Amino acid sequence: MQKKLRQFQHYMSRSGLKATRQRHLIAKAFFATDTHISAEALYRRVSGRDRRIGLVTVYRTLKLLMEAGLAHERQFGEGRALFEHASSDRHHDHMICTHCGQITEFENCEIEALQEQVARRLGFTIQYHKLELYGHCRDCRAHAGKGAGSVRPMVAR
Amino acid sequence: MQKKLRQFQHYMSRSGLKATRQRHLIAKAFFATDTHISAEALYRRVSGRDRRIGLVTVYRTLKLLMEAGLAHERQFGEGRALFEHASSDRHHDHMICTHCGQITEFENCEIEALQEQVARRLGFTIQYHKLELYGHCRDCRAHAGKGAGSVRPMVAR
DNA sequence: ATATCTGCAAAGACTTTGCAACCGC
DNA sequence: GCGGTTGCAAAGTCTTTGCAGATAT
Repeated sequence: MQKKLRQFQHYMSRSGLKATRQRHLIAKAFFATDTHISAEALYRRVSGRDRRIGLVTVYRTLKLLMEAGLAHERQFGEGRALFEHASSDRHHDHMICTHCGQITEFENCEIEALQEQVARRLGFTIQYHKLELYGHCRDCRAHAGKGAGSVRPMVAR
Repeated sequence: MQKKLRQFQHYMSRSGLKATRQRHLIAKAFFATDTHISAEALYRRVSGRDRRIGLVTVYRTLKLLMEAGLAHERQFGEGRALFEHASSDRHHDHMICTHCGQITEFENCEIEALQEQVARRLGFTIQYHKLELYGHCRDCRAHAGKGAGSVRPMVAR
């Protein structure tokens, strides 16, 4: 995380951008996250530390982090974007629990190979892909099935 | 398509809904589509036939079509929803051309099997999934590569 | 006849932009 | 001090909702 912060600082100085208090706090809060977070949720976190920071600046800093290659934006089809670290350069896909909202990352070479195969067969060249599995995670499996659907997500988003 | 229209009419009468001129026109225009269409684009089409129809009614009718099980909503991460026929009950995935916007459907059992395998390994139960391959379709492949990115999509969305 | 529909305008959710004050460098 | 930044408010995009007048059954 210190490393990421330093990378961000390098990116800023390299690009003639200023290392402001806000940017530092937002980036720090973002790197302290270990899951996917929305702009709003990140704003709430930094807001706890410094009430003077605006949501707009969070959006702008997240965009900066993306330009620096340190963050990625994900759309899980819920209307708002979630941001994740661009930690490993490895591509990965997601499993999203429809009950608690937990997001797990995974990767599978065989699936990727099959995707290439399908694409080739249809004359298509893949630039990137998106694979999302929605369902119940291990923890929610027990409680689900009976009366699921009426239960609310337990995570703050 | 006539069959789908009839199904929609059955759904409406069964549910005590009224078969209005607008609903008929919108459903007809929707079933006449053979690809994915946005509410806005569908609105433009019916607007051509009857200027008195409002965009709001298109949204409402699309929602009705979904309730009737005749349409599905898709989010390809571009901010707006695209709607497709719920033609075959078969699940399928999508290949989206980032150049011309063309969307091709495909299905692959091996990939689905591998998804199940990955999920099982992580204690996850899949309810549904989403697999999207983005890249260049056969037609755009030739023009892409050199100077791509500056080219605009050729399809109306 | 009357309960449902429509279309307009307005609201809502999320994100971006305009602008005057502000602050790193 | 200058030019990039911030935060507010306002605008923008896509979609939904409130409401009075219109319409299918």
